[in-house]
Amino acid sequence: MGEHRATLAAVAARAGVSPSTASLAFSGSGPVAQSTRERVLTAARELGYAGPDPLARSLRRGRSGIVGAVVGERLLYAFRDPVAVALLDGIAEALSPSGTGLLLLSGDAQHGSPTPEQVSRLPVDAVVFAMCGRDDDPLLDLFIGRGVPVVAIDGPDRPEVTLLRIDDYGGALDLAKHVAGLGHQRVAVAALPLRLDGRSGPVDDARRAAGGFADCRARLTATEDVFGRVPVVEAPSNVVEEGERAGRLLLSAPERPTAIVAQSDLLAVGVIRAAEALGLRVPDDLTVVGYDGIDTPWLGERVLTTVVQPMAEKGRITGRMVTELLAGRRPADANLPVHLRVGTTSGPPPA
Amino acid sequence: MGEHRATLAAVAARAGVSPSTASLAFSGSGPVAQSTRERVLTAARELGYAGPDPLARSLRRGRSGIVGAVVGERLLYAFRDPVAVALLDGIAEALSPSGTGLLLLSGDAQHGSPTPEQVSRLPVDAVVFAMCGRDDDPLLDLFIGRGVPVVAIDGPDRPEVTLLRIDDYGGALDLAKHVAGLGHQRVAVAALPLRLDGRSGPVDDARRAAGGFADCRARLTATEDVFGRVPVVEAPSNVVEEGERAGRLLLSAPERPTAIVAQSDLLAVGVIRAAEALGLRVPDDLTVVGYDGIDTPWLGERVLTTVVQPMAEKGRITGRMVTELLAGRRPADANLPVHLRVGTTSGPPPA
DNA sequence: CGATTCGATCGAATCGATTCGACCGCCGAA
DNA sequence: TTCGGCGGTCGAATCGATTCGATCGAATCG
Repeated sequence: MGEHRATLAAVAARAGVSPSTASLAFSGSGPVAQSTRERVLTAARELGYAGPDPLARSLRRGRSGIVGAVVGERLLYAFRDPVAVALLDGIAEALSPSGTGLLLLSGDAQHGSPTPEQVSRLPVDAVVFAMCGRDDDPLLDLFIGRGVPVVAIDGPDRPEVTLLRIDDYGGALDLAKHVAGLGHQRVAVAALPLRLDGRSGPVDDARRAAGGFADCRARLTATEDVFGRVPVVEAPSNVVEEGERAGRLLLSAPERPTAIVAQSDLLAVGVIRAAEALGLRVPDDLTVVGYDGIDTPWLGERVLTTVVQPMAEKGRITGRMVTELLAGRRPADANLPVHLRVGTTSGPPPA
Repeated sequence: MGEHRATLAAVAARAGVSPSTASLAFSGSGPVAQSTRERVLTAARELGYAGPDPLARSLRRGRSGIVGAVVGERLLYAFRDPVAVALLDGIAEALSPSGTGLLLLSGDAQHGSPTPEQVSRLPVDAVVFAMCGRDDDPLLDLFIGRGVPVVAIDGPDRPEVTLLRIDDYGGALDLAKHVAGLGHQRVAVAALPLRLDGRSGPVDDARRAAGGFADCRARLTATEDVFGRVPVVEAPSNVVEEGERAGRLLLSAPERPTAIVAQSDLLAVGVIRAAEALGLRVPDDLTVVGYDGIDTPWLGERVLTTVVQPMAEKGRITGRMVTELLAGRRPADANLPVHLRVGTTSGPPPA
């Protein structure tokens, strides 16, 4: 371990050629005589040289071959979210052919976590903001300041970033109209986190006014454009358990809602659980709708009424956008359509 | 975009100091007069310089600040596996304080994927083989050849790698004894993939002899040390659906087993589904046991009989091992204990 | 047979920062 | 008064490869 690793120069010396020739022999770019190449390769083997140092290579080429993906506060939460997983998978898939790696960056967080400055010092060729769409994310400023190309998914809207959106408002509007069309009037919302500060529970005016994730806000606006002001309970993270807690809270209100609009499928599953724990049947006693269109194995035969968004494609398109940016081109922003899927968890309100 | 980004040298020139002083002003190591530092920082702001180039910094320091995590064939599969997710989360958590990033490397795969050579050219300071424990993984050779420190979880056993294991054999043995103690004699196994080649179905002698993942083999050996040779059906990946397929296959055998030992909890859930689809009740008509000890929300009130392994801790210990290796020390291999958890999915065989 | 290419190889500059050793005042201690 | 030490700054070497332009011999062509 102590001994220094062989360098290209050492290999070249041993093979009796210049470093430049040795480099060509390895990279394959440029003409090298068959015999020379073999001599170099032999020398390399003898010295235990495994190829050019990635660090030096990166510096010279100006690329590290790594793309960063900013995923919320903690990996665990990101991985529990099927939407995020599908996204990351799509990105990785699109990036794979070029040998580009995906680096997970956990965003702004609390104790023990790296500071945004530390994070922005990692050698990435581009960054994807996968799921933390606050316009004022400090990481965003740092990367933009560094001149690192940024793609944002449903995320911070800035002139410098390439944006990929889904039609959050439109989807939520279709959904709300569907629920309204069934005859519901007392509706409540189980909301995604407005920001990652761990807060949960009823959303008051101050909280509403305080900004937050774009997707969450767009969906809420659409719902209230149909039903007017409705009670909203915010979940601190997008997991089933928090949906259940939010559901319990909403269902214990004096005027129980006849329909609950959950802002994600995971929350919807939680709400359904909460309802069943209270002895309510879905959809007979309570209509529950979600958002995203993920697989919901928890629901058995039932099919969740929800808005389906093209998750995997979102990831792939993101990957392609990154590829474009790395090639020095600036792709246009994109806006993907969503569609309403009417399942078996929505029905008319009880008589 | 086209214009070159400012360099530290440019900043230094503008501030009227030498590059070395400017460097010290940024890194904070070494004494710099307050006034000088401010002059440098001002010059930097004026030139839009956001701090030292990570690539150059990496080369000089000999570190990229990135640790690679090799996760099976495709990200999607890794993320669907709660064990893997808990692991990665633990690793990230342990690595976080030092600002080290986690780079996902999808292992040896098929079309479109990067070649192992490409992958091994990424600038990583260390690599964790999180879940693909084949001794002959080509990536492993490449990284070892490069002198990159490697930590393997339940993985390839090589003198160069630091190993973190759980007591796979012991746990599986306890489990098998439990099942045997209940009186079962006709037992079958739903196995994890022996290798990532997409094969599935009954495991024949050739396949048994062909090596494969260490954890899978150890668990199988323990089971057969108790019950003798048993029928084995291999799942091509560790997901519920494949467990269900394997379950259907095992349960359609002429001599139906009274107990099925699944090599993971996800597979066990699938087997239970298959059983219920056939009208069998668990555990009255069929005993099903798993491995891992993950949360199984799919099972409702039931508790899976399984072997619980300390997943999150595994991740954290891995992270600490990596930290040690980066500090130039060589930590000792570790072997974590597991324990049997008797739930409600195992019982005596039907009369 | 001389001019022109083309293939193979080499030299040297470059990527952008870090860091070791040297240097220079200046202050306090002997 | 002089020397040791320290805060502050600078020069220059270094990290390890890539790449552009130049060179040189041999083969091709007119």
